Amino acid sequence: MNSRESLKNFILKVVQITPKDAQEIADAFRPIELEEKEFLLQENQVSDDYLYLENGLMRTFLYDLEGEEITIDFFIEDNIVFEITSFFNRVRSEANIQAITKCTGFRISYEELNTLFHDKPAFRDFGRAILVKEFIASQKRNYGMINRTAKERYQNLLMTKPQILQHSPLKFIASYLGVTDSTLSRLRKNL
Amino acid sequence: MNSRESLKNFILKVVQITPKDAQEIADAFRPIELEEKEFLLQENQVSDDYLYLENGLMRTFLYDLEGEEITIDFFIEDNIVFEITSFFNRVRSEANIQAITKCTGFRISYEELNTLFHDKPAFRDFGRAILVKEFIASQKRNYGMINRTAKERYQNLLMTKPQILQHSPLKFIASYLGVTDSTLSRLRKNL
DNA sequence: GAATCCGCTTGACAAAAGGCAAGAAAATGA
DNA sequence: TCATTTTCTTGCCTTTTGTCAAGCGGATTC
Repeated sequence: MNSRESLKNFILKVVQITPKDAQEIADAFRPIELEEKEFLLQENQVSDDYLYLENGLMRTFLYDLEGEEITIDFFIEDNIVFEITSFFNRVRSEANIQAITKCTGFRISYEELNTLFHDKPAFRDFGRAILVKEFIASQKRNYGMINRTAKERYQNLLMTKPQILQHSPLKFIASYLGVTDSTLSRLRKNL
Repeated sequence: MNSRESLKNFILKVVQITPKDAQEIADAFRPIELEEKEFLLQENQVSDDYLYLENGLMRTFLYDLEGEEITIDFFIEDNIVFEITSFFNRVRSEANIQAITKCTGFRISYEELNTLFHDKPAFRDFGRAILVKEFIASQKRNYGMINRTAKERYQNLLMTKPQILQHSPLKFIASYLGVTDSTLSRLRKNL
């Protein structure tokens, strides 16, 4: 079995496209591996990775005014991972992207992405669909954060991304949920 | 002065493009007016409006599990307004978009947008830039909501969209900030 | 002009979440 | 293995926010 099968299937899930085109797009990606705690992107770099995460768990985080790490989002397998602002606008990133566990996947650069956009019109639809998908996820998260208690937010996270519980330290989850370590620890107790 | 001057300038701000192209794109949009409280989109409709808001204030909202209106976002003048999910994925909208004040602007349909994407490659970049811009705004909002108190969130909203204070009833703002009317009323008092 | 409705404010109390510090448990490393 | 560091839990008390109910003033309506 072709090692890019997972990526090909992901593409076919996202846009209507011929399997041949999907395969050719997938073939343009190159394998990448990240060790636990390795960075895909560090702040002040210009991101040049558009990554399909085949296996593993990642997070994106930044530092707040007090210098504390704030986890902004978790990425689980079978998703596209990249820092939209830095990647598309070619500006220095304010955020970091880090592997929580060992990760494997396939990546292309900004230049390669644009070449693909040009050569494969269907890939443009893919790119747009990913943007729309991520945007919707962000909006849903907004909504979920505002109108729920910390306990409900925690339960919701466990429903949607149960992998996190196994592999992520409590403090990443706490800052993602916008509560202190203590509060999250107490929430866990009442389950 | 051409009545679409504002839209043309908006396009020129967003992407590098010739003024001639920007003008031709702007000319493809058609004027639209909305009275106070009129809806641009109601839930269960498939959105067909990609709107440049030239003047006025709008909001998008939905109903929570208790049937209460939750304001998801405010739109101020000189911005693109549309419901991404419904518009791009051609599915029924869960959200409503409503004019808070009288609004004027220019709109195109989904079909017209795709024709423009085809005829004017530079407009594709515009479309993508708008998506990226909105996505970033959504992420920023996420971040701002999580790690700030209600008071800080309120102050931040007033800094970024002061128009809202003048025209929006308190309850819209309260649900946007994720607090009760009472709490927002008390916050206001302490300023 | 009295009755009604709506938007907003306020008070009294309850619940949710945070701050801080101490300590237990787990991971790391020599 | 033992020592050290990091991660997580817990207790005590404070702050923030919510709930519920009452009240106020302006607009609308009959």
